[in-house]
Amino acid sequence: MDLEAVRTFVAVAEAGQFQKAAADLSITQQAVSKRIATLERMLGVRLFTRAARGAELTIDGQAFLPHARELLRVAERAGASVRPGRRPLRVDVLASRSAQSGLMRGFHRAHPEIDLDVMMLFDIDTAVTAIRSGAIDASFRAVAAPGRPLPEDIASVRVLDEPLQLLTGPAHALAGAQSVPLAQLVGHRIWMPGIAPGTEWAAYYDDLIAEYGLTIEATGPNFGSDALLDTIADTPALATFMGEPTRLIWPAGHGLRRIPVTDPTPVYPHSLLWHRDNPHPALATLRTHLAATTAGHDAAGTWAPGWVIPR
Amino acid sequence: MDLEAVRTFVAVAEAGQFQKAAADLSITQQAVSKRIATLERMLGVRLFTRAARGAELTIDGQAFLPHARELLRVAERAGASVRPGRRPLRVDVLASRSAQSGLMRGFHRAHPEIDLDVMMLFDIDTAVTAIRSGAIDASFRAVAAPGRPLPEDIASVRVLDEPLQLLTGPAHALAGAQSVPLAQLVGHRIWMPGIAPGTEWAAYYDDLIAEYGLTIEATGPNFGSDALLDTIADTPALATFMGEPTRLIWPAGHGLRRIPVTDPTPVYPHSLLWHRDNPHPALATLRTHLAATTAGHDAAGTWAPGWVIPR
DNA sequence: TTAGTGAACAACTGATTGTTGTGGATTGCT
DNA sequence: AGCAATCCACAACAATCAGTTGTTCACTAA
Repeated sequence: MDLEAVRTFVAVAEAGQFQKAAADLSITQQAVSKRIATLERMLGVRLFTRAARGAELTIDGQAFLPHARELLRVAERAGASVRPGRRPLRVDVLASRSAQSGLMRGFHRAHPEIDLDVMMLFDIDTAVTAIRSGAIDASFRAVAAPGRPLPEDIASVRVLDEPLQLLTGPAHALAGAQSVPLAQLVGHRIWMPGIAPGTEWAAYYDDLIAEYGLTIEATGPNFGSDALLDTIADTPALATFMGEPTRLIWPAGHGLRRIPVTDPTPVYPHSLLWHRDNPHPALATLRTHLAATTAGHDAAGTWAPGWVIPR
Repeated sequence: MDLEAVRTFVAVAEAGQFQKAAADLSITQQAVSKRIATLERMLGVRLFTRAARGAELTIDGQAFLPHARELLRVAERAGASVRPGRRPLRVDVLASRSAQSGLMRGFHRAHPEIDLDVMMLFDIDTAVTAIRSGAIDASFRAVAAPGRPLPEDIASVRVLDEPLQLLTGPAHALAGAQSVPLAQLVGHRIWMPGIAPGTEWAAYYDDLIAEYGLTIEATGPNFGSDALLDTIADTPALATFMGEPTRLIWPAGHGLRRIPVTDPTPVYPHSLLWHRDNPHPALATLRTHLAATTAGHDAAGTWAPGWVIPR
């Protein structure tokens, strides 16, 4: 299917005749006739009834018209997504982390007129490089690793501390607990698939392991949250951490348990990073929105790695 | 923007290298290289970083990928909308009538897996012809005009009686009324723009005029409901009829009043029409859905033209 | 009947797209 | 280091396509 032909189809539908559409598109009437004929041959249906005083949409044409318009709209947005000058705001979020997606959903609800592209880069180094080069506009990350401070031209603000909860199957030893002190998790196997080594996310769990002597298996391929939940549900010896405001599709009948962790509650610190000189107008809107909606949290009784930026 | 190029882009992104993508698409690697180069030139950005062991998406490529996928999805749906064999269910609704759109929205919510194309044909004759030819699958209409019964092969069932309410501006003589007897509307100007003469909708109001002596101006161009509401709000001498379950975007600050009409309440009878031999599987689903959700209404105190099919 | 309007067909031409052939760059093995 | 393997880009050529001009056909209105 040729987009030029689709554009021509819409032009003819709006003009009501081939000649006017041809003038609108600055081509000859014969070219329009050919394009429509080719499109009709490709679709296998007649789109217009040709009359002496113009062309009228057939029923098939009427049904096709909104789809054609949508197609042109999507093509326009696709092109705009990489237009160097005024492209949508590009925000990098942490893969599989729903808290950040929730923040972006909230921003989109509050500002539906702002075009967004949500991306998932590999780690904070990639993100910082992309921010400095202007390839992306902002990134949600936990910053910064020890001995590697953020460059001067990168600004950041801590926007959300996400409390981690323990997720277990019904047969797990801790399944019945109302809450679990962090120290009591020693000796239990905690499985966090899909965390790539070398990322700041992995560093977070490394610190948690070092400080509390937990057993966290942060390796192994990630087959998606469905597979993760399936395995957790069926394996009494396994548990996993999950952010509190997770909005996963909760599979029914699995008997999964979410157990708050206390003394202290480990929280994952999300910060927004951006380039000080980034001129994208929507970036200021995003920062304002986040400042307004993410109220201060109570830091008492929580744990975060010592290397993250303070609040 | 060439859809073949976009398809190629997605193939390369999935394959991770040009050669494999070329094999998948049954073209040569050189052709893939050319298509990607052309697409990159058109977009003005580099989409892949070429390495010795394959091609990797740039950040721009990552941002473009979901748009490209969406574009192909929409193109597929556009083509499917006119595919003679298994196209989406085509349902004709009455223009500017929200009750029917509401029914279809409910159906779509209940069966999101069913592809729908909602259309607006001119009048019931057009609809019946389209149903008999198989061009559409169903139509919401008020049937049938006197002396012109439905053909034998068209089935119909009355699905909804939509009570009409009076809509006035704040300065209208009836603006303060809690309800208005139909007879009391005699002498007031009622404006219904956009009703094409010759349609069964026009026949409905013709009957209402004839029976109760109302003054209904059913002619004039329709500039959309926004313009209609603006005019109604600003013109004390004008009112209009509007279906009760209307879900218009209600303009704030207009002071519009909705006044129930009584003794009797005019109701617009919506029926579903379809061809007895139509094999579309979704048609049966729609009929079942409508039968289940549109409960019987109380006919007492209501008025409908004598020529509509009984309930 | 006769303009006048609007779309389709035919012939031609330049541009595009695919192919084959080949070269350059990187990686991994010996 | 040397060499083969892998992978992408460039060049030249062939086939196809899309657009143009010129013309015909169908219908409508005067």
